[in-house]
Amino acid sequence: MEPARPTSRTDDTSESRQEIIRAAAEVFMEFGYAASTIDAVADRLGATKGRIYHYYRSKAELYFDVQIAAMERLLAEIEPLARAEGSPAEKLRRMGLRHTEILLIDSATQKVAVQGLEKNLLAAKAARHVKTLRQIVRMRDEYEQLFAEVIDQGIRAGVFIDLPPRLATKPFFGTLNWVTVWFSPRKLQRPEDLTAIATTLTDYALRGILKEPLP
Amino acid sequence: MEPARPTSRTDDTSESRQEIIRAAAEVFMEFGYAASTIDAVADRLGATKGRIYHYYRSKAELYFDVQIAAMERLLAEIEPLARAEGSPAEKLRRMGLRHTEILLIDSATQKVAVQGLEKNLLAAKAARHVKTLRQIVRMRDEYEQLFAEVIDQGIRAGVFIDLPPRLATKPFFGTLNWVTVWFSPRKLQRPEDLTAIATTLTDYALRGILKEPLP
DNA sequence: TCCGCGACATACCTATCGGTATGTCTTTGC
DNA sequence: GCAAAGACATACCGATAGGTATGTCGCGGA
Repeated sequence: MEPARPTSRTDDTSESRQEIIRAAAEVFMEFGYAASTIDAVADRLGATKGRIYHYYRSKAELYFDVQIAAMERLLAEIEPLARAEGSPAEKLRRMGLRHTEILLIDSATQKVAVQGLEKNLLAAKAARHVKTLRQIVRMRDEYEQLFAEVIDQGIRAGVFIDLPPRLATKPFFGTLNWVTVWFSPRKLQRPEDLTAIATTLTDYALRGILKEPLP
Repeated sequence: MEPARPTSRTDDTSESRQEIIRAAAEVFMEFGYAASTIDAVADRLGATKGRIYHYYRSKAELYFDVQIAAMERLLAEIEPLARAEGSPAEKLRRMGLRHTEILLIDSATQKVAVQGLEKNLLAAKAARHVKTLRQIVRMRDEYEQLFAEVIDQGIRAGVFIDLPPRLATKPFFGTLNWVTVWFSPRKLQRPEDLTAIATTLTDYALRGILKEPLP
């Protein structure tokens, strides 16, 4: 009768929704938000519009759900690492490494989230989605904060370069996130290959932020 | 009668075209390719479609011209620096610094070019624009090559980290290019502020690529 | 067994937007 | 000074795609 669970999605993993999110992520990644059609997402599912509009009320809502799914995974995986024991440099390394691995493994969903495509477009015409938009921004901010805090610890300890933490996160994330731009998932990349790329990038980012090089 | 100068644009600076390119860059940057309308570009010019279609035969052609304009500026400014005298580290620093400054100064046009938005979209439906697309890819490649060569010199000299040059350019550009994602041109940024940001990012990228830190 | 609802498919409506055809005014060459 | 072309504006067409209204089928409960 009505779309199930309008905006709530906490622990709602109705399986069918997950499939839709995954298909939508691939299409959004390939064409961008505006150029992606609901029909294209449905095609990829071997279904029709009806299935999607049964769960989502609009294209924008679907797009937001992809973003939220991506951020939830990042937060769930990185937060424990941020709260773990270890020196700032060690912690930051583990966080950056895992962060990059997730970008590579989950590349469709993450590419959409990381590059924040069409943010402005949506901000323009979606006065109705302000609330969801705020939620996403808050999640992004919270995520960046995890890194900013560890970086702050490193700066205080005198082992990181002297910059405002929030500014220091920019080139750090830039080194890592740029992978979503140049990396294209080839025919069966082995997990080791992905880890190798992630390691190279993380080491690079760490050298940029450390005062003295790694031993 | 017919659109002036279909695809040639060498030294064609008909002033009106330049205005169109600038307006188009702003709109494309704000909304992405697919979500941008020709009418929106015309509005920003205080004109109508007619003016744009007098110079361009399609939206895609206009989009490509923005990309080409951006790459031409980068190539024109960076190539002399790449051919100049100096140690690899010094040269790479000057190149990265100027590169980032251009991204910040010319942010609308460069953001469109750097993020390569909708590349896949165009590749999909634009079998007719293959030639122009190849030209843009070639320019990008040529540009990356300028950096790859200097990096290669540094690697051979033993002062840069040991990586394939083409791979080493990735995190280097990532650090710098990511600025197009997080930087938003506020109300009158002073040139010094932009240079300060560019310097911070370039230093970061250089620490990542150097074996030993700067003296 | 039958009712009802969830989970879709089908058919359809409609606004938007790329592109075109044509008109108008201005400039330039002779 | 006048014809032709350049530089646009105006009016219009047609396809695409977001959204809706409605139908169908299967399953679980009373």
